[in-house]
Amino acid sequence: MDYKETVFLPKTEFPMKAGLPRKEPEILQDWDDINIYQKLRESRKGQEKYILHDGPPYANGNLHIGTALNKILKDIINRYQSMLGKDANYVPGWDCHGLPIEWKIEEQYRKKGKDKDAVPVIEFRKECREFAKKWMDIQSKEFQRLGVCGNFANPYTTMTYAAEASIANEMGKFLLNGGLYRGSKPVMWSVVEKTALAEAEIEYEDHKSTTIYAKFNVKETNFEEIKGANVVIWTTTPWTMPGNRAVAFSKNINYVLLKITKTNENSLAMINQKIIIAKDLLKEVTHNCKIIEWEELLEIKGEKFQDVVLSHPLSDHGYDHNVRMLPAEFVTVDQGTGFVHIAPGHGEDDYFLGKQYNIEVPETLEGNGKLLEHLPLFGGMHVLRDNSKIADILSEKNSLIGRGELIHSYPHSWRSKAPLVFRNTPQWFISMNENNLKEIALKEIQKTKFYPLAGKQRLYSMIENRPDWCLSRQRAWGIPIPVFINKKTGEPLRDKFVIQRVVEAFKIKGSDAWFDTPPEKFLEPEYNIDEFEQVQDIADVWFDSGSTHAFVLEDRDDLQSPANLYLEGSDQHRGWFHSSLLESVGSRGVAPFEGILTHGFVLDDKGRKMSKSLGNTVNPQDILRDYGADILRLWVAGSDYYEDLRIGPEIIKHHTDHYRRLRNTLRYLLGSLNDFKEQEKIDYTKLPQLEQWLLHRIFEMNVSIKEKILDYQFHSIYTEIHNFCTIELSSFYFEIRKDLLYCGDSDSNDRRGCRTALDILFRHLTTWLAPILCFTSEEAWQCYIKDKKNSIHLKTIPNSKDQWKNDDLNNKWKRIRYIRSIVLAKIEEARNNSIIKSSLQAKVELILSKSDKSLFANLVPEDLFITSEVDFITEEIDEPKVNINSASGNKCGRCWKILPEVKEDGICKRCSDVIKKHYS
RNA sequence: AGGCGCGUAGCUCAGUUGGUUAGAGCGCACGACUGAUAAUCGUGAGGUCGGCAGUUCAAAUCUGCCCGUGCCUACCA
Repeated sequence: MDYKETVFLPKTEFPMKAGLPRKEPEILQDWDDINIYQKLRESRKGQEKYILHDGPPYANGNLHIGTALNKILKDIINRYQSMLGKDANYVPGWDCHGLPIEWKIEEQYRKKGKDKDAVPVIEFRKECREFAKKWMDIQSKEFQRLGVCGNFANPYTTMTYAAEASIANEMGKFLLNGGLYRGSKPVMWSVVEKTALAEAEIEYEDHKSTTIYAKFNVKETNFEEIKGANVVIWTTTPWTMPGNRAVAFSKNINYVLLKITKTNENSLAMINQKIIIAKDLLKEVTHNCKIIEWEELLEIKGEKFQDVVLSHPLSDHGYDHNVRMLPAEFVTVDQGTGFVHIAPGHGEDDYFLGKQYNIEVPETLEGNGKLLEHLPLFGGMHVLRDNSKIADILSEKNSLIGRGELIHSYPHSWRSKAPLVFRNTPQWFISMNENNLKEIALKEIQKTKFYPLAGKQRLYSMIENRPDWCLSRQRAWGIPIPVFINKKTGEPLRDKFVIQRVVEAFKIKGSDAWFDTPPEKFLEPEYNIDEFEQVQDIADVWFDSGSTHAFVLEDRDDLQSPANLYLEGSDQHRGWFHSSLLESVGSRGVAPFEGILTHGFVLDDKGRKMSKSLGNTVNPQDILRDYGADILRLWVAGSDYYEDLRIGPEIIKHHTDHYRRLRNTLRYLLGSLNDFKEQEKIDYTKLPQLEQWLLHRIFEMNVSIKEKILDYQFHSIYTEIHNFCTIELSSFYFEIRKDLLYCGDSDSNDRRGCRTALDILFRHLTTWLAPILCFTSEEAWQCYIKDKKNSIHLKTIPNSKDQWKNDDLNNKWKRIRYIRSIVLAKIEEARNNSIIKSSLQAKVELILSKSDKSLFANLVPEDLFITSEVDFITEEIDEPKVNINSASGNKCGRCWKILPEVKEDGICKRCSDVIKKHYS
C-alpha cells in the first residue's frame, strides 16, 4: 500500500510562486468591483477618525522612487490605523500651480516658435491648468497601482475654483489682520524681458564690466586721525552708485591710512589725498590706481569704523545723504579694497544688511533697465550700456581714484542671454512679528509630536531665524494676491466686503477672474477704481499648499482639523510643514497638525544620491514590472525611513527573500488548514500545551505590534513578524506539528487543537501583514474565506484573549527550546559522524536535572526533538548532556518513525488506527 | 561656506541610564530531507561598531577634531 495517499499533506490553491506583477492588477480590480474605499468608510462610520493629511505632490511628471516611498508609507500608516478600527480617511491631493509647469508650457512654446508674451495670460493659464490635470491623472493611476487606498475619485487639488477661492480668502485674512504688508526686496531681474527670474532660469557667463574705485569722505567720527580721509570702495556695477546708502567693513580686517605722495600722470588719484584701504590689498589697489609712492600714516583695526559716517562721492551733486559704515561678515580681502559699497536695492547682502540697520531701500531703476529720471546726473541712463559713461561722470566730479575693466562670471538670462541685475521691486510680505506670528508658531511647534524628534529642532530653528515671508511672485500660473492699493496713500485696501466679492468671483470662474473681470466690479459701490491700483503679483505656491488645512481639512465634511499627522520627506521642514504652520498660525493661531513624521531620501545601494549622470537611479515602474508593489512596500516597511534609505538590486533581492518566507508561512498555514471547519475548533482549556504557548506568543505579538503602530515603528514590526515566522513558526512550531498534521487522527483532540490554533494564527498574521503586504494578504485571505466582498482590509486586528497570556508557560518553553537546541546540535554531530542519517533515526539520551526533566511532564519529547525515542536520565547538573544512538525497531511506512512495535514493511499502531478509521 | 542629520557583519536592522566575549534575521558555505520541494530543516564562518585623540577602572555608547555622506540655505516642489 502506498501510505502517502493516507497522509494529510498540506493542500492549498495559494501558489508558492507569487506572480505579483500579474496578480496585483487582478486584486485591484476586485477591490474596485466592490468599491472598497466606500465600503471601508461605511464600516468605520462613527469610529474615531484618524486623519493623515496628504502633502500634495507636484503634478508635473511620473512617479519616482521618492514619491513611491512617501505614498506607500502613508498608505501603511492609514491601513494600520484602520486595522485598529479607526476611520482613517485618506484624501490624496495635488499641488498644481507654480513655476515648473510654466516652464514646461514655455518650453512647448519655444519649440513651436511661439512668444510667451504674445499669448494672453488667460490662455497661458489655461494651458498650465490642462498640463497639471494631465499629470494628476497619470500620477493618480500610478499611486493606486502601488496599492494606495484613498479617495481617488474625489481628491483635492490647489487649482479647483473652490480651492483658489479659499486660498484667496486666506490671503484676505492676512490682509485684514495686518499680517500682509507691502515691502520691497531686490530680485534677479532681466531688463530685456522686464521680469524677475528664478535661480534656475539663470546661467553664468563671462561679462566685461567697468570697475571703479570710488572714494567716500569721512564726515563724522570721534576718531580724529581719519577726519578728512577717504574710505575707498571698489565695484563692478557703477550704475548702483546712485543707490548707495552705506559702506560695509569687517571687524576682522586690518586697514591702513595712506597719504598719496606720487602718482602716475594719468592716475585719477591725487597727491596729498588720504585714503583708507585694507592692508592686505594695499599692493593691488595702489597698482590698479596707479599710485607710485605713499606714506603709511596709521594702521587701523576694523572695529574702529563702527560709528563713522561718510559722505556720498557725489554729495555736492544731489546725493547729500549720510552714508553709514556698517560691520558685515561677508566683507573679505579676496578682491577690492576691504570696504563694500552697499546699495540695498541692488544686492542680497546689501538688502539684508540695510534691513538690519534700518537703512532705507531706494528705488533707482525702472523695469526696462533705465535709471529713474529724477536721479541727478544719471537719470535715464541704462544699466547695461552706460556704465562707462557713469564712470566718466563720477570721474569728472572727482569721485574716483581709479577705474578699469574686469571680465568675470556674471548671471545672464537663459532666455535672452542678456546680463541680469539685482533690482529692488515692491513685494508683498507676511510679517513674522505682526500678531506674534513667530512667537505663536514656535509655541505650536513645542506642542507638536515629531517623528523622529530631531525634526522639532530643525523646524524650530528655521522658524526662529527666518525673515518675513515674501508672498509675491512676478509670475502667471498661480493665485493672484487679491489686493488693491490706494494710489494716494500707497496703503492696501483692507475691506472684507471687497475680499468677499473677489472670493465669490473666484468660486465661479476660478482665479482667472482676477484677470478678466473689470476691477470696478470688486470695488464698487464703496470705492472708485480710479483711486486704486490692482496688484498683479501672484502668490508663492507655498501659500497654496500651506492653506490645504483650510480648503481640505476644514472645508470637507469627511475630514477634520487639526490633522493627526503630516508626513513628508525631510526637505519639507523648509517647505510644506513650514508654510502650513505659518499660514494656520497666522490665520487661526494654531498649528494644523498634531504630529509631524519625516522620512529620509532614497539613495542608491552605496548611499549616494541618485542621478541620471551616475546612472544609479531606480525606477519604481521597473520594480512593479519585475517584482510587484508588495516588494516595494516590503522595502519601505523594512527600512528605517527616519533616516535616508537605500535601494539597489541586492537590497531588492534581500526583500524578495524575506517576502518568500512570509508568503510560504501563509501558504503552509493555508495548506494545513485545508477544509478547516468551525465545528473542529476546541476550547482554549483543552488545547495542548504547545498550542497554549503559541497563543501566548500571538498575544504578545499583538500587544507589541499595536504599540508599534502608534509609534510608526513599522520596520520593527516587520522584523518582529519575520523573526516570528522564521524562528518560532517554521523551524519550531510547524516543524514539530508536521507529524501531527500529516499523520495524526483528524478527530483527535491534539490535531483539532493544533488546527484551532492555526486558524487563530492565520487570522492574526494576515491582519498584521495586510497594511504592508496589502495584495498578498488579500490573496491569502481570499484563499481561506472565499468571499470577495469580505476583504481583509475591512477587518481589524483581532483582540487576543487575556486568557492566552501565560508568562510562566512562556518561560517554561524558553527553557525547553534551549534544551531542544542542545539536542539538535548533538543530532547534527551524530549525523556528521555517520551514527545516524536522519533525525528520526535517532535515539536521544538526555541527561538533565530533576527540574529540567519536570518541564517535559505530559509532553512528548520525541515530537519536540523530531526523533523516534527519548530516554531521560536525571543527574545533579546544570547544563543538560546528550548522547545520540540509533533508535531500535523498524521504520513505520506511514509516519517514518522508527519504533520497536513496527514490523518489517509495516506501520505503527497510531497510523494503523488512523487508516482503519478514515480509509476503510 | 553655514544650519540639521547619518556612518554597527555582504544586506536589512537591534544594541536601555557607559558594564561580561557587540546581537538577530537574511544572504553565504557545508550538510540533511525529498511528505511546505524554485520549499523546508540543521551546523558554521563573517565585525579594529567610519578614523584619530581624549574623559573613565570601563566607550559602539560621553567630549573634541578629521573623513565620508544626505537634506536645507531657490520666483523648484
